[in-house]
Amino acid sequence: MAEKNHKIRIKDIAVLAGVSEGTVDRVLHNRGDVSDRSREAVTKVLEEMNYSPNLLARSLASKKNYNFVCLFPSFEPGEYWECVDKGFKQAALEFLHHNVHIEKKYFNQFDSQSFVCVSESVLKTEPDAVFIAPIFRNETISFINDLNNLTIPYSFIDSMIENTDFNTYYGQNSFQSGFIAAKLLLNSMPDGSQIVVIRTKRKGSVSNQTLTRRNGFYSYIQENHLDNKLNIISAEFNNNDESGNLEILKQIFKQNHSIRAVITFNSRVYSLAMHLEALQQTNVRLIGYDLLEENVKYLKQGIVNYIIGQRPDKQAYFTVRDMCRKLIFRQEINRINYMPMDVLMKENIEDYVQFNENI
Amino acid sequence: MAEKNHKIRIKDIAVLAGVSEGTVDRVLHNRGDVSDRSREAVTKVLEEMNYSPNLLARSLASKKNYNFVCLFPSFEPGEYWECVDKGFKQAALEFLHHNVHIEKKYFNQFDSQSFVCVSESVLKTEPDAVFIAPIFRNETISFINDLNNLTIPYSFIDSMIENTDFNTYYGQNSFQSGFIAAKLLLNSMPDGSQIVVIRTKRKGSVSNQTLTRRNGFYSYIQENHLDNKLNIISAEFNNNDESGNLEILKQIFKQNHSIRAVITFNSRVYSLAMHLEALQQTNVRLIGYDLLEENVKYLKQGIVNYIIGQRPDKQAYFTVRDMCRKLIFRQEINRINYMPMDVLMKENIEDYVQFNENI
DNA sequence: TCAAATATCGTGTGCGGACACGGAGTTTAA
DNA sequence: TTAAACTCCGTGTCCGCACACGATATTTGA
Repeated sequence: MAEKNHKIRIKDIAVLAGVSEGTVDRVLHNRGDVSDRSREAVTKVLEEMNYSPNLLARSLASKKNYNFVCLFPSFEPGEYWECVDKGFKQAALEFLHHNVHIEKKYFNQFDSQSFVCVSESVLKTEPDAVFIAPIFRNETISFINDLNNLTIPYSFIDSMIENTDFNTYYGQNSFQSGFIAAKLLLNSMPDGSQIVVIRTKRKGSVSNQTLTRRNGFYSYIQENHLDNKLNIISAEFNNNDESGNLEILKQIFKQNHSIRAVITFNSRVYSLAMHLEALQQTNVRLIGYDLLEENVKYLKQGIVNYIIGQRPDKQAYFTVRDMCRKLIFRQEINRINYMPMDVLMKENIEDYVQFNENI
Repeated sequence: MAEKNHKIRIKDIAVLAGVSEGTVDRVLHNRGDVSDRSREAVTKVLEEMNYSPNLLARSLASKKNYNFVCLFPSFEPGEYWECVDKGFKQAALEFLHHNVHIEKKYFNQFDSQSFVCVSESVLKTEPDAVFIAPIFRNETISFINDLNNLTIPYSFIDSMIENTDFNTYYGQNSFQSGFIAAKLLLNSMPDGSQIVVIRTKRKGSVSNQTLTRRNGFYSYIQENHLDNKLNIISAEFNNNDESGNLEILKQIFKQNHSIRAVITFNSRVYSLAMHLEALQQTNVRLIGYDLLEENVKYLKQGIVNYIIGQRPDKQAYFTVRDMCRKLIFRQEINRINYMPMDVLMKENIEDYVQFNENI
C-alpha cells in the first residue's frame, strides 16, 4: 500500500501504466474496449498506488442527475415525522451539488389507500431511488415489486419488511427499546406497585412498532420475574379524544392507590403528561418515546422522567447518504442499521438538543 | 427568496447583472477593483437568486493548501485518546480532496515539558490551523499567544481555556456529567448506604475534568439533601499500581458492610470493575466514563451498570469540519459545543457501538 | 495635449474526472 | 484486393469556480 496522502490522479496512473487517461478511465468504469495487456497494467498500478478518485471532480464532471423520492407520512408541526422531514431536507442540501435531487411525497398514515395513490404517482416519475416508511405492509410489498421490475433501488426507514431486497434500513430496534424502557421504569420499584400501560387505538391498525416495544417491555418483566411483584394495569386511549382519555386516567387513579409508573409506547407521552398534571399525579414515574418539542418540555419540567430517542433526522439523512454512496460513489454500505437508543433525562436533554440543532 | 433547487452559477449571476464572471467573482471575494454600480448590481442579483457557490468546484479550483495540526496526548491501544485519533483520521480522509492535510502531534500528558517541545516544533511548520487538547493550562496559554502573533487560528478539544480566542470548543460539560452520574448512581438508594468515591493520583496534577465532574457529583448530593442520608467514603488510587489499588479496595470492603455503589471520574472504570470482580463484590452499583473497549466489556457483563459517553471521535471530527467551514467554506459556526452525555447500559450499548462504527 | 498612472473589467487557463468523438490499426467479407 | 466492420485507445470538451493577466476606459500630471 502506498502513502495515504498526496493525491494520485488518473493522469498519474496513465503515465505509470504507459497508457492514456482515457484507457485508465475505461478500466475504472470497466466499460470495455481495452486490451487485456492494458487492463492488467492499469489494474496493477491502480492497486500499487492505492488510487481513490476525487469525488468532487467526479460529481462536477458527471452529467447524470439522480432523482430520489421519499415516501413517508404527512405531519403537523411538532409531530414525529417532522424530524424525518428535517433530515431529508439536510441531505438534499448536502448532496445537491452531487447532482442529487430529492422530492418528498407524503401519505396519510391512517389511510392505506393514500399510500397506494402516492406510490403509483411515484412510479410514473421513474425515480433513481425511493425511500419508504413501510407503514402499510401489504401495500408496500406490492409497491416494491413494481420497483424491482423497473430495477429501481429502495431503502426502508423507521421500520422494515424482512426478506426484501432493500438497500438500507435505518430504524430502532423496537423490541429492545421496549425492554430498556421497562428497565428504566421499573428499576427499584417496590413490590406491589401498580404500573399503568397505555395503548392507543389508531383509526387504522395498531402500529407494528408500538406492538413490538410492548413485547420488549413485557419480556423484561418476565425475565426479571416481576410478574407477580408488580401489578400491571392496562388501559386504552382513543387517538383524538383527549377529554375522554383524561376521564379514563381519572377513573384509574380513583380506583387504584399504589400507582407508581405510567408508560406509553407511542411518541405522544406529552398528552399523558398533560393529563397527569391536570390530575395532580406528577409523582408517578413516566416514560415515553421521541423528542417532540412537547415531550421535551415535560421532560425538562420533571413530569416525564425518561425519553428514549432514536435520532429520526439522522435516520433520514443516512438513508440518503448511503444511497449516494452506493449509486454515485460506489462505496460499501451496511444494510441493517439500528439506531442508538438515547436515554434522555432532565439532566442531559439540554446538551443533546443543542448538539442536534448545530450538526 | 428564489427556488432552492436548480443550481445557479456565477455565469448566471454575471449575465443577470450584466457584468462578466470575473466581476462577480471579485464581488464574492470582495477583493476590490469593482465600481460601486457593478457591485450593487451583482449584490442585488446574488440575493435575489439566493446564490450559493458550488463547494465542490471551489475546492477543485482552489490551489491553496491547508495544513492543520492536531496536538493531543499520545496513547496506548484501547485508551481514551485513541478515539479522538480515530475522529481526526476520519476527518483527514473526508477533507483530503478539499486540499486539507492533517498532521497529528502527540505529547506526553504527564509531562508538561513534552507539550512545550512539541508545540514549539509545530510553530516552525507554520500551519494554517491548530487543534489543541489543553491539558496544561499555562503552557497552552503561552502557545496560543504565539499562535495569535502569527494569526494562526486554533480550536480546543476535550476541555477549554476561557477568555481566549479559540475557533471552536467541543467537549463535555464536565460538571453536568458528574451531576448526572450522581443521579444514576444514587437513584432510589436506601438511607444509610455507603458510597465509595475513587480518585486517582496522577503523576502530574489532577486533571481538571475529573475535578469538575466530582464537583457536579457532590452538587447533586447537596441539591437533593443526601448528605446525611448517605455515607460517602473517599479513597485514593495510584495511577499505575493495580495490586496496591486492589488492596485498598479490599480494606474498604472489609471495614464497611453497607457499600452499595462505587464511582470513579476518570475513564478507567474497567480497573475498578476488575478489582470488584476479584473481590466478588459485583452487586454494588458501578458507574464510569467513556466507552473504552474494556469498559464496554464490563458493561455488557453487568459489572459496570452505567457508562457516560461523550463521543470523542465526533469531537475531533467536528473540530476539523468546523475549521474547514470557517476557513474554506466561509460558513457560520458555533463556538462552544457541549457534547451530549450519552447514557449507556447493558441494554443499549450494542446498537450504540455498532452505529458509531458504521458512521 | 499627450503620456503615464489608475480604476475597472473581461478572458483564458487550470483543477480532476466523465465521456463523446474519431483516428489508427486489424480483421472480415465480397 | 479493397471496402466495411471492428478493436483499441488518445484527444478534446465540459463541469463551476479561482485567479492571473492583460485590455480598455478614465483620470491625472506636466
